[in-house]
Amino acid sequence: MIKSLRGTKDILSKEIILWRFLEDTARDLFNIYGYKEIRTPIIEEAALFIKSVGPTTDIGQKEMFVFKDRGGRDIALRPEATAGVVRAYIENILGVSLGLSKFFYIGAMFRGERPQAGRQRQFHQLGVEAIGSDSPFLDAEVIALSEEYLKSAGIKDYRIKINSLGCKKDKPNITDFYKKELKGRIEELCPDCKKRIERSVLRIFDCKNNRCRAVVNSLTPIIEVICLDCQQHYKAVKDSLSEIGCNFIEDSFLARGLDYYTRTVFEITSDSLGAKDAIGAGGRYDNLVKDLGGKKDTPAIGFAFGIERLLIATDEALREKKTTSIKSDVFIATATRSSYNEAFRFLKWLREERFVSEIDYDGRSLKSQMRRAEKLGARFVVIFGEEELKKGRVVLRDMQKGEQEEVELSKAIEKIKGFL
RNA sequence: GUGGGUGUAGCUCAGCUUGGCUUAGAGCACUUGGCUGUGGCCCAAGUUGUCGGGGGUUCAAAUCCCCUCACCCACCCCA
Repeated sequence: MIKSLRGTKDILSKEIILWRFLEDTARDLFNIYGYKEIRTPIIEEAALFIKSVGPTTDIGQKEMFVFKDRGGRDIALRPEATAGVVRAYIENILGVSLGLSKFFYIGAMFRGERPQAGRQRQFHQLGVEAIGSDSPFLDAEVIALSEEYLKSAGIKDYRIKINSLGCKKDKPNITDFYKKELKGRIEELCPDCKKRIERSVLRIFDCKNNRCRAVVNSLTPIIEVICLDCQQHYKAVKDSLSEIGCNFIEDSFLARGLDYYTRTVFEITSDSLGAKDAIGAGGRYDNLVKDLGGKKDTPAIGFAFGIERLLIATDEALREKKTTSIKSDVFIATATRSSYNEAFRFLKWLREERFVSEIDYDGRSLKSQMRRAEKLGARFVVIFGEEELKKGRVVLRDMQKGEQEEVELSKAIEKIKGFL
């Protein structure tokens, strides 16, 4: 038997209701904030992601699904959305027609990781990208929007952590600074972190090892290492966030994993996911547009939420409410095979009147048809019986009240309308 | 990629330690009937399994051994 690939999942109709709720909530809210939906291809040239995400990151190195097309080009399934959106922005010269361009997207991403709770190979993200301004107010808007979304989506117990990673010039200084600091205390670090000093110092900041954490907490905060401009920018972001009442926490050692991030970065965690897992994250990427071939400096910022992770974090009550399937209005039961033609014609009328209606196709006993009607949650059952049909009538049963009456077939729909 | 756990009916699981009392079970679900044309409760009967897959040990394996696959959890990494 062929089964779904490792790390992929069927999303069944029961869960779809909750999915659509999260998606619709995003569409509505993002529209209000002026973000327009964009849909970019799932496949792109692999080089796009290697350039954007960084050739030394795990994503760039081993987690991407890459294959060769017939022309021998390296094609990748997108591991994240920002690179594609930026590519589309450049390629369609959207900066010229729109100026500051605000996009949102919802879609599937792919990473060849080993699956576990809240982590799949095909997973889904929804997020926004605002391209074309370095204003700290835009940072504040984007962060506030992410909080607003969490509220609208009924996510509780979230934490928004923010920090600044400095600009392009600051980045080498930061790594040099911490490399030097940590080399001096290398013996206090766990074996993994010892290796990380050369490979990716900043990763040490989110090591879970207690001793490593103690070392990290005693280090100079990143914001004290970055340039004055960036410090002021960061302060302006915080001031603006406080002004609009956004609940954020400063995390001096928050460092994101993707290479393109500059200046403001943030991460949203939820207690319902356990200690580490983030449900969403984002930040500035002031150099990415140019690095991907844009003509001029185009600062930008965005965020993304993992839909599967949002799902885990959704409130229990909400989840129950949103996973009950849509109920039928009317179920048609036939007492005899001979009444099927009449019944089908009636079913079609019902549906033309936009009633959610069903019928039994397999000639089961009336009892089992009634059971099915019950299971579908039908408010009414219209029973086509031989005797009644001779008089041009049917039995209309109100399942809620447990009462029924004989009515003329032609009047049955009017009757039902009166109740629904 | 590394470590741990689990795989028995559609679902949740018992049985596995101490191989044969299981011709593989229970509950739920499903179908049918009790109500010869009527749901939700109740009662009864019935259907459903390559005991994840392959190999081995044995007179005999769901039960023991080896390999493999899948899922889950943690690490790694990330949304």
